[in-house]
Amino acid sequence: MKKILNLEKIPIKRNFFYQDTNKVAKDILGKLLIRETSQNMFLGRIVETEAYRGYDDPASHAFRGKTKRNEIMFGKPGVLYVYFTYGNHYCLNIVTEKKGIAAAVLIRSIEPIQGIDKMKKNRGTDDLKKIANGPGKLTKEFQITLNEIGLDVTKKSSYIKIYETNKSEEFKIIQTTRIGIRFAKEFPWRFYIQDNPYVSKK
DNA sequence: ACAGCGATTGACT
DNA sequence: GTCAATCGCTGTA
Repeated sequence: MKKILNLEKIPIKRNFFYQDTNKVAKDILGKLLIRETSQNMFLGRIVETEAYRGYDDPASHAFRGKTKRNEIMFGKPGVLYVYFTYGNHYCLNIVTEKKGIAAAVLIRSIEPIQGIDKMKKNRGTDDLKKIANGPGKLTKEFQITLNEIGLDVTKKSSYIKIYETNKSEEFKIIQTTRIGIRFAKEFPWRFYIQDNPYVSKK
């Protein structure tokens, strides 16, 4: 017996990603991340993010200027920036701010909503709370690798998209410091939904 | 060419 | 709480 899900999905406009990266990181909480192909459908609610800005943020990959890896951060807002780290994990970001300005929002945690059986398989666990409560976990669950770099989440034809929904419950947002960085540890550029059980860390 | 290390995770004490 | 895994990117030469 499966519960019928009837979330309203409202396409997001590119304008949203032109804004300041911290505003995008905050306002994207509660929105829906979806991967939809003929094979699979994964749907989750974004519950934890971090902002990274190349121009004033020593923790950003783009702080020292453009390189082959980070050049997509300088490009069009609303497209995916994915990087590989620690020899093991991929991390998913969405580019923000206008072209020429390097900035992106790291999606750290997702609350699984739909496609959960396959999500569990991808992650090798039945524990719902551990499926996507971390940046490396959610990319494994959503099967996101470097192949997804440059996908435009505002485009209809894209198989990874962001939707707004008016069915989201009310929530409070906590703003705090980012995780796992060496520089700019004191910048309060991490955001998460208060008391949400799918957030990676309090 | 090469040394150092990372926007992490999972296993272990 | 601690720590190893693992490899591509980056800065320096």
